[in-house]
Amino acid sequence: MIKKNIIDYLSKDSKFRSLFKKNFITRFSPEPNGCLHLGHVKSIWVNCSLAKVLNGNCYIRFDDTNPIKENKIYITSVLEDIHWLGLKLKNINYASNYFNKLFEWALLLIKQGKAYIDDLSISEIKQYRGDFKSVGYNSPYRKRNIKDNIFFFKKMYKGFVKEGKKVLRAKIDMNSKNINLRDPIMYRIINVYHYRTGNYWKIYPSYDFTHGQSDMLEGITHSICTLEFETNRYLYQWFLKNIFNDYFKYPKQIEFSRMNISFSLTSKRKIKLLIDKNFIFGWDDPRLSTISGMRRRGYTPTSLKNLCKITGITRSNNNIDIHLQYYAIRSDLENKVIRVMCVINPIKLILTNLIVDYEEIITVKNHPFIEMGARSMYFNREIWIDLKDFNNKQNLFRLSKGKNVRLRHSYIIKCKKFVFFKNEQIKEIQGIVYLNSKHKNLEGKILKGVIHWVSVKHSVPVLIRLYNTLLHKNIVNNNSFFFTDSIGEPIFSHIKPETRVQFERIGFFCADRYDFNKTNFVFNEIISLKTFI
RNA sequence: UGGGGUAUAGCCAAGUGGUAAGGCACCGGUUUUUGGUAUCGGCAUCCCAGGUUCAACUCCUGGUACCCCAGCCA
Repeated sequence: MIKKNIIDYLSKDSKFRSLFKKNFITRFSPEPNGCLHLGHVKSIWVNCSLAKVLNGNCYIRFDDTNPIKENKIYITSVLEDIHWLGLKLKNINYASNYFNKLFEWALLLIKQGKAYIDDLSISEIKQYRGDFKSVGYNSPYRKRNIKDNIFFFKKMYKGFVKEGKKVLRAKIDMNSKNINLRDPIMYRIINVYHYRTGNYWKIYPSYDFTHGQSDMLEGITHSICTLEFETNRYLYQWFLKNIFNDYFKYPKQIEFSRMNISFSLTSKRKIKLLIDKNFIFGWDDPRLSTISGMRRRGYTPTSLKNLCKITGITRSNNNIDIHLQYYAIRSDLENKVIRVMCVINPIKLILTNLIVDYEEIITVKNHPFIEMGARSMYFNREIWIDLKDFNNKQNLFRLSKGKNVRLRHSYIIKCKKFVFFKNEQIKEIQGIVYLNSKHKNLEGKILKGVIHWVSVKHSVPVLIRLYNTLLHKNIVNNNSFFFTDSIGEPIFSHIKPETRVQFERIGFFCADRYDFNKTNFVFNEIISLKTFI
């Protein structure tokens, strides 16, 4: 159990175990029945980093004991996600590799009189189990003799018994206060194709009967899992004790609380529902907290791992403020990506004191103080600026009639007039440029406003996808996705999909993994700047 | 309701008898050609009530709130 600092706690335990020559070994054991999400990242991270700190190893084992739900496609997807995360998992194991051993151990328990074949139906078993208020009572088949138990178990194994007709149960204690110990199911009959073992098995072991023994087999020393398995721990230990003799080799189950992030969705069932209703586009929808979704959105592996680190490992229920997630990605991207300009709501600004074909090339650094090279920006008579930067209310930071503002990396301009369409929508802005203000201030003029811009002549169309949280006040947010045609600098033809950039004064964006190409500049908003236009 | 857990600021989270770390968020100052970044400062007496002690977030007693367990899921 985690009492205080888990590293201290495990260090001591690890030291204790090292007396018996055991390394510290953990494992990540996903069930191959869906995509990995942020919660899994936490689990992988906890297992890996603990192993790293304590000079051990972390393995991966697919918990594939339920062929009805599991599928090969998830193996590939899980492995790809972990690879992308960049966390090293040693050995790839499968619980299904141990089906033979498990079967033998089940037989062993039967022979010792510690397991029996039960003919009760699902509803009868449920009824016999009792509930929180009442104890359970013994199945009439509980005292079936060992010989018959072996006979029927083998019959089940050979596929001679129909699904649901018989089941193998551990003979523990129907009066136990821990309901998990009221003769739990060890094997059930499932006669369907398994993606690894094919049609060989007609019976499959339960999670409880599989997990501990698999850990033991692999030499796992610490089986770290989430809090919902707390009461299963006693069962985990029971199987170990009744199958193996060497106490000092028993793996130890330790629980910690799962990571919950506000306004995020990780439930497989709910995600599926949203996909079916066409509310989101798939498992890698950038609004999702699945690894593939976050990757597509533009989150970095570092930011995800850092999020795990700064949220800690405890046993208390948590609901982490999504700002921590935002902080993790912003701080990672801050000094790692280039900064360019993109105008999201373009409005034309005409600088009337320039000649029609005025053109000047301005060299601009790609990052203010990290060496990331430089690029050329073209300065012409007609430029695009953002409509949001035009503000009639004499805002200190924005452009309004008669006011000066600086064009980022270039000159100070003044707004002279604006032209409206008939419907009162603004059509264009006219202004003048102070050609003596490049890289310096005009005398006596203190400027607060700096706005971004792109030359009309030298620009490219860009598709911007903007996101809000998927949930809003715990219900699905109808305004979680927008897309807008925008205008950016010409350098986008040189970047690859999944490249991350900062659009100055707006936020961090990522060239879409699938939709971005040399002729179609599609960007996903990763995260806005802390205050943005 | 039985059993198993958890309670420290708006959100995470250190802390194991010597007088409440840190991060996020928020608020304010400085720097700044991004309302960004950086930087400086502000921001809790520890679920409640008793008790033990020179001294309690830490120990004891009694409460309260929330989470997990009654799948042939994991």
